[in-house]
Amino acid sequence: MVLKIHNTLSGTKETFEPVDNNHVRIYACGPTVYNFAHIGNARMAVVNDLLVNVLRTQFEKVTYVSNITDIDDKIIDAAHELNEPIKNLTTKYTKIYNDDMGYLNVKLPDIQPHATDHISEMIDLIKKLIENNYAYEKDGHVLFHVPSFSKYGVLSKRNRDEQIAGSRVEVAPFKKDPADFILWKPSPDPLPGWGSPWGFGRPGWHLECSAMSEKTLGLPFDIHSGGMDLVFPHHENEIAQTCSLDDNHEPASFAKFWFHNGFVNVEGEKMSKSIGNIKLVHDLKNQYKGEVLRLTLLSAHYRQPLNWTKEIIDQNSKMLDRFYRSLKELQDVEISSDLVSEDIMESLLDDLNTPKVLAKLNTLSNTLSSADTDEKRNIKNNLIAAGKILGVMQEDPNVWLGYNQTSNPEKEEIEGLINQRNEARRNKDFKLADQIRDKLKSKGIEIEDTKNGTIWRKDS
RNA sequence: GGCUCGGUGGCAGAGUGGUGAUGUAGGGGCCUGCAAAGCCUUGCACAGCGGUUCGAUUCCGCUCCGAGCCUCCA
Repeated sequence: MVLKIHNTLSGTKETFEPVDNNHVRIYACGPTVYNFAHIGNARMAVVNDLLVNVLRTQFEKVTYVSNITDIDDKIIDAAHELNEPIKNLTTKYTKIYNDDMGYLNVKLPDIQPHATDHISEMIDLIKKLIENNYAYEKDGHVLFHVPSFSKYGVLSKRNRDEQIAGSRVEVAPFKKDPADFILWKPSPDPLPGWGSPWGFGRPGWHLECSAMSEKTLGLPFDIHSGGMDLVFPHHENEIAQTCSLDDNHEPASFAKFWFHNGFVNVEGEKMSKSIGNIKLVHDLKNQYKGEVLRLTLLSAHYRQPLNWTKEIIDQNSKMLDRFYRSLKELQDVEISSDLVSEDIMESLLDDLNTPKVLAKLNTLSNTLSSADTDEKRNIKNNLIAAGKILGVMQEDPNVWLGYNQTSNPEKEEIEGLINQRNEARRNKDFKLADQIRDKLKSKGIEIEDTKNGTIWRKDS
């Protein structure tokens, strides 16, 4: 079976073939750490985590790099506002980011480089670009001269001439061309910076990813990913920088596949500060389990927009409960394989078609009620194995569903009430029995009368 | 204005040149004292108009509508 992924560079789904079959290398543009991560940041992290999981089913060695941007004007502004040292702020939010993503079962990348640890690499890169006449210095700024790069716009499929007509952005006076972008800019006191041949200053945003991806993975590597909005200008500029270093203007000489995930909207609107509808993972953690959030993020194809609403979260929460109920039903069945069926793998390998995978898992678990032992084993194999790749169904079903709460402080009271109810039922005092059940329900306790007696679960 | 991507059943969301997506909500039923959970069953969706075709939701064109990007942005 082959992995096919959509390549933004070609605009089509392509068969994935690594540069080096023995070592797949992937770089994802990570967060700027000046605030809590929102659900859009999380989608990028979850989708890339999934991609890496899928790659690992096909290739022996995969190295996943995702950076932390810890120097940026937004960070400087936030630190200034909070009157806090930059380093404190970035350390704090880096930790929060990793914790929040961990809550969503996102594994840490193999390498998580920080921009501020790579300033000298960036300076070297700039020197080389100036040497090769792709960049120039003006008033303490160093700029990349976009017209010098013949392939500018191939990724975003933009023609510069068409864009400029509609552009209303005022052009900085030190730019030779309106499209030229900053590689280095001066940091007048008290702004943070580093010494450089062009004076005390700091790097432009696009530069760090060129420096860190080359250093950690080598060129060319296999997949460069990020949110859809990074296509232009961030990735376009990265391509210009990196591909100018050796005068090879082909974007594929940097990364062969360009992988971008779609946006998350909230109640049909784009998340924005002015609307005040930014959904932070930090807050969602208080309301929902990580797997519910993760499954919701995977419920639409990664390139489609995802409309974040209470309804879809509830819907996916129910789906996950159902999967866990199937697993509970299958708890005495031994799995016989830790691989998913070819059918399900095929959908995963088809550009990470998670909605189709979920549909197939549903169809499969719907056969449970009439399944024989072999079929049951097959269902469990697939739920467990697919869950591992998707990053869900990692918990004990009884724990997930709230059964067997042996350490619940109200355990004795709950079981006392259940005994009273069963006594009332034996006496055919159904009015009292129902009152007791309502009382339990108000405590969040759901009871189920089974042929083996009454069981209860804490409804979360 | 330019570029890109979309419009599928109440909602969410895949997919396909001719049969069932799937989930959720709703209807009917089984089970249950009643519930819960589960099971069975039901629903005839592919924006509009043309074209290609024996046949189009699927391909092509146009129209309408929506989203994103056009140097802050996951």
